[in-house]
Amino acid sequence: MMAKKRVSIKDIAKKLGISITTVSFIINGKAREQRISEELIKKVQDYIDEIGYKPNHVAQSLRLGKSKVIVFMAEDISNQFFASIARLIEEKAYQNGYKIIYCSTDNDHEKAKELISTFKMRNVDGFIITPTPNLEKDIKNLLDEGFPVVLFDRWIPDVSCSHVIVQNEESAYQGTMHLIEKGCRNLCFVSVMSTQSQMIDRARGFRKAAQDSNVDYQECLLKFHNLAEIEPYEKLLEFFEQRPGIDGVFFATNYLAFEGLQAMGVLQRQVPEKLKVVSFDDHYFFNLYKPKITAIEQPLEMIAEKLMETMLEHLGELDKVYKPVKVVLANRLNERESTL
Amino acid sequence: MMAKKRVSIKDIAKKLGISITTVSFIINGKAREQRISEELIKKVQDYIDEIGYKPNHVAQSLRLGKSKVIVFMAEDISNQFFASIARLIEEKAYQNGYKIIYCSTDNDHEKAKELISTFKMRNVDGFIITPTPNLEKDIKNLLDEGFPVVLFDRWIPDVSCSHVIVQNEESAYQGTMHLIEKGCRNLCFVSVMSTQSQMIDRARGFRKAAQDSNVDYQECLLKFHNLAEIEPYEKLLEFFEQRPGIDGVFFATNYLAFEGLQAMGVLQRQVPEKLKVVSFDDHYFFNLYKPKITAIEQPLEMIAEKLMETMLEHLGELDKVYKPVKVVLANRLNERESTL
DNA sequence: TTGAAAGCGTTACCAT
DNA sequence: ATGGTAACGCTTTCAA
Repeated sequence: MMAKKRVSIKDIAKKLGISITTVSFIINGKAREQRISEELIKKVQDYIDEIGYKPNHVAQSLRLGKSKVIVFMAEDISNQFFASIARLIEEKAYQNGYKIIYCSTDNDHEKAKELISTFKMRNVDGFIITPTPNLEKDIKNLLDEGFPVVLFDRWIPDVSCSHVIVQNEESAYQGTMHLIEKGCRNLCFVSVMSTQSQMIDRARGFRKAAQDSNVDYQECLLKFHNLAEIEPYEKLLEFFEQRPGIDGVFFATNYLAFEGLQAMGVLQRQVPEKLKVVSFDDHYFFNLYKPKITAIEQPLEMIAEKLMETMLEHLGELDKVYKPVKVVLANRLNERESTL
Repeated sequence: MMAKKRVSIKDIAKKLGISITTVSFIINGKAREQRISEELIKKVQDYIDEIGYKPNHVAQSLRLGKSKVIVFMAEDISNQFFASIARLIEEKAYQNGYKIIYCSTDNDHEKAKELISTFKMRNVDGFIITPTPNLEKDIKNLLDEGFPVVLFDRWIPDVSCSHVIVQNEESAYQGTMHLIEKGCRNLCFVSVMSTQSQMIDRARGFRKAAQDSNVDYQECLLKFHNLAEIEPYEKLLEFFEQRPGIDGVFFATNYLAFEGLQAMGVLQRQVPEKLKVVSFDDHYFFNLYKPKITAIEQPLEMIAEKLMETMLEHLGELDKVYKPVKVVLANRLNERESTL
């Protein structure tokens, strides 16, 4: 009924009448190296299989100072983008013997700071982080202490840290150009007020395209989403109601697009006839929506792959000072009905 | 530059010229109990604050046999439902000093089995699991070994294990009745082939409602979603094309509804005029879709709350044999345009 | 009121 | 070829 005490390496040694050391060597594949006799190896291995012995990772972690755990600090793990990345990362982590602990920062510096300090005392081996504002110093500290850190989604200009991001400016430029090519002459960029690098880059790409093409444009910046806040939907409704001339909208993120599209519906602004739409961050539902929404798709699998590849590389170079790896991936513009 | 060695309790003791024990007592709030002098307490605490000492959780875990880690085994962490639960659980776990490791089983028994065994050797304190088929024995083992286990989304009839689920049968019954009340006389239930309790219960509720009302019905069961598989969309297209008489569809899950709705669009079956639709598992996009889709909403916050409440309760009773807690929560039918 | 020391399960150095 | 043992950082019993 009650937990049968787990067998330890000591029990095995006692049972087989040999020393702990020998068992340890055999378990860790150092038997040959130590010239332990084949028959003893076999005997120990058979016994281990028989009783189903599994080494205690906590003890290993204490001894080795490594835990085989990576922490994944997303802005919000329930967000589809982060959840998808989490899933893909999980796969690769497990394949390499690593587990993943997750947490959500809510883009809150204090919370992120606290989480980092919590995980340090758990001997986590590495950090994958979507940095919040003002996290520069904490990231720098982690790096100085020798922790592998890989940032993603956004990065921090002032700190030389590995990161995996996408071509935000380039793709925003391309998406905006697409609107212009389709005939839009009065553009609007909808985004959140934010100092996050990816948002700034997207805005820059938009502006550049509009300016390069000599097209009128304006920007609608919403407060960062916060449950206490008024719905973006309300704001967008008001904004567009007062600006009937707008004929092309670039949404900086899919969440805003969904809210905005609802507003367009209510305002009877037919898409794409009266107003064309492009959104950053493609989504399953952009394909279902009527009309289907043109969107910029981030290469999720590639992001996850590069994240883990970089992390594993750094993990392999523990105690050495590793060179930061900076990956910038291309996106894809999926043209659909909203820009016909 | 390189990792300044982390201070341990030993360093503190040495620095202050007292024993490790004393420091430990003070850190763990047992100073009063041990009648340690106020001034010494203050001295130690001040020093700890000054150097920012944080105890090593791995060492604590090894010593105490508890890790303050809960593992969250979902079917697929990138699925919106599981991701949302993950987020809510995270919140409560962290509030109580627990961290969460996640993993996805893909509903694969072998994978789940392996994951369980992996986590046992990490001293995880508890398991929150969406059980895969054939996992009865493994759950039972966990229970026998004294691990707190809470199942959710579905449960296992043969094992007396705590679980948090929703009223699947009742809500499916209610949703089906809703279709019938709105005039449907030729119903169809779309689901996946599955032995999962929640799917079976939903089917049962559907059937019962149809039979109680003496209404024709049929069922369309798709192979369990698998990337190698043909798209549910194709199957549904074919299925409904051959059955023009169907005037009411109950989708067992939102994923199927989205695929089915696309098929309806192509087949020109106007919703709700020609065919009414209800889906299990409400979704943000059911509100955005045109027409808005009537759906049964699971109480996510409540599920998460009950999950953690139950888990924490069990964690408090470690080493005692705890009574399984069985929670069944009510859902809400959100009536929308698809059943007008 | 404080300290010494055992012990949690491992690994790895040093003997033999 | 194999074994003894210190060490990882902490908690807690027992002794002083």
